[in-house]
Amino acid sequence: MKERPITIKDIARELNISVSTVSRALRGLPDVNAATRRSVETLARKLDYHPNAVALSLVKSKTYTVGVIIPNFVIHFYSSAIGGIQDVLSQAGYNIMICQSNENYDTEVANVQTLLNSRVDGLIVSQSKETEDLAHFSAVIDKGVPLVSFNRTLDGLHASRVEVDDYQGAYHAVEYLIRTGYRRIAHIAGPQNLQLSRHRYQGYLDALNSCQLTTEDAYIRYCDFSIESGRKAMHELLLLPDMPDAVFVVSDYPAYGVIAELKARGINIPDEVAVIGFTDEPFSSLIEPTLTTVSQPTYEIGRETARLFLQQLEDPDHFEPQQRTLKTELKVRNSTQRV
Amino acid sequence: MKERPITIKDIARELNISVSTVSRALRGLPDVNAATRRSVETLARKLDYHPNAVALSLVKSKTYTVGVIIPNFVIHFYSSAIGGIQDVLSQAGYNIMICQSNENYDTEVANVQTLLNSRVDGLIVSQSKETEDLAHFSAVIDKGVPLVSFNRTLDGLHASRVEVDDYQGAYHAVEYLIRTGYRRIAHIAGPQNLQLSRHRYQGYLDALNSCQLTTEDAYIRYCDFSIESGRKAMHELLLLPDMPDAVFVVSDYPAYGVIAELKARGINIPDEVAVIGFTDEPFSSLIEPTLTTVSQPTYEIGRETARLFLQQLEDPDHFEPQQRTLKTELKVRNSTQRV
DNA sequence: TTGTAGGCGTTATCAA
DNA sequence: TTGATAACGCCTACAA
Repeated sequence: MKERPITIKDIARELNISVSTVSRALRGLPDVNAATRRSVETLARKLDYHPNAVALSLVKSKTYTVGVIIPNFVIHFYSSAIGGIQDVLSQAGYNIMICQSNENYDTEVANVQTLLNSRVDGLIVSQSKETEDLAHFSAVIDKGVPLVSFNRTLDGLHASRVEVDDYQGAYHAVEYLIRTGYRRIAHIAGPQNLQLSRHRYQGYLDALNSCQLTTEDAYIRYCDFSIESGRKAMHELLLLPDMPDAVFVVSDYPAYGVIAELKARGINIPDEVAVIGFTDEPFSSLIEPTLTTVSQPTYEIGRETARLFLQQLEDPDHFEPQQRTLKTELKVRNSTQRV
Repeated sequence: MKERPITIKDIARELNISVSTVSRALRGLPDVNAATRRSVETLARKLDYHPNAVALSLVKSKTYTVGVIIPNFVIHFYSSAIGGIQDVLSQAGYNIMICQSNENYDTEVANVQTLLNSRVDGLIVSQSKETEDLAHFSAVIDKGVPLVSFNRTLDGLHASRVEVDDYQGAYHAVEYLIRTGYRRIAHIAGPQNLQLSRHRYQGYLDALNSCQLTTEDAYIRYCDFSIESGRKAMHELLLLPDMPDAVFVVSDYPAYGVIAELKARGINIPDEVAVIGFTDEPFSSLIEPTLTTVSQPTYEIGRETARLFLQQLEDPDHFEPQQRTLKTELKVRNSTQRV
């Protein structure tokens, strides 16, 4: 049933010439008789010959495949970024092999090994929320395999990275809240092992400080990016004697949970409590009230990541780790806009 | 910088034995001296040896990689299904290589070729909305390469497929509308080259007929699964002299557009117009009003697809195309629930 | 312009 | 129990 694909051997035999000639003809190298070339091309087309990429990879020690590790691709941020990665990479002739860590450290470590065994030409990664030890990534770099991280970037490693200005984004968001009249501003922060969480947290703190507003420990809660964890954090905040009048949430998903909790309790958004998220997931403009959020150029993040990656791949000799920081934009919507 | 990975040759040389012995020892074959085996294993671990999957693929004519082609992975349905596919496949030792057709026929054709060149062990696909000619897929089957389709399944091909009962799902949804008291029920249908669109359409028609309700051509509109196209279709329906009092939409995304349009016009949902979608995307329970919809087991669809695929892959001799039809479930929410 | 030989990393076959 | 040798499909010298 399953017939062996056509090889250059088949063509060579049929034409009574050597495989090297066929190889040369097919690759359009000079030094091959025009007539020979034509007959080879004709037969190749007729037999529907396609070069075996596996064999090619073996001789070239290059698979034209790049491994991508992300926490999860049901999150729009990641699927969109991957779209950008894929568009740039496929145009350059590369395929991608995607692994999900499912936010799990052990899975992530296993993913790295799997991809390395497949001899991918390099890795593009966004770490899991659990990951603290980066040894599995630095081992990759030590092997001389190109690696670039995006979004949840790898701090302290000798590798390129693409991120947004989390600090500025957070700062502006909170500053805007203050300007709009909110005073008791809480923060639902992300896992603190992630740089992005720390930066957004710091932006929040500095914005408050710059306006002489005190920061209260009780106003800081943590979540893990899930809707449910955001809802839980909001629930706790509502128990406070002096309830906040605004919440800056580390990401949109938990912000959805915040909105759900507030609505369930009949608390008006934004009159009683304002909410700001981060990322601008598509649903943020559909939810009720529409969510004010710090928008990230997700697709462009992917493209830029891929570009940095290609740059390193194609000129590994003068490689110097680069850091790209893309701009965010505050999208003001109804969750903060008092009417 | 980039050092060559360790090979069995390196191990053989260092130990002064032949590569075949090393190979055997590493694979745990019998007929190898216990002491030899131990020294090989020790050295392999010490050198951090990992077999080159590319070389293995070449000799085995098997890459342990399966190609997946989907329209788009920012749609939750697909990213979730892929999660299921990946979980089942990776447990069986397979990697996946994902391509997006971006709903474009030419891209889809190119994807097939790319994947075939990479010598994937098989294909799992969901066709683009544009695709009418299935020749590129039947060519795959003719080559003896396992192929299974899901969701947007390939009608008429000798291949396994996994779908939900679109007809029943639609029928029940519309029947429910009628039972609830709606009478002028419109349908925003999907591209008619897709079987799923036709089945949902037919379910709609039959449900109306079974209740002696007339079906009016003016009540049938088309969309392409985008939010915008749903909005546009609703806009047209509102122009009718006898506006519908309910709309059954082929999918959730265009249903979001329908809701947006109705809200923009100040038309009450569900009192003036009820809306039902299909799929149950996560947003559907967050949007306001929450969307009544025909829920699909997206993750399970992926798992089942992968299982069917593995079955064929592991026993290609007794392969018979199979068709799995999973159940849907009507999720009643506020977009149809008169209060 | 074309062919031969060797190699990429591994397995399989056969002989020792 | 181990070692040559050929093979997977292709490319790269080098030789003719």
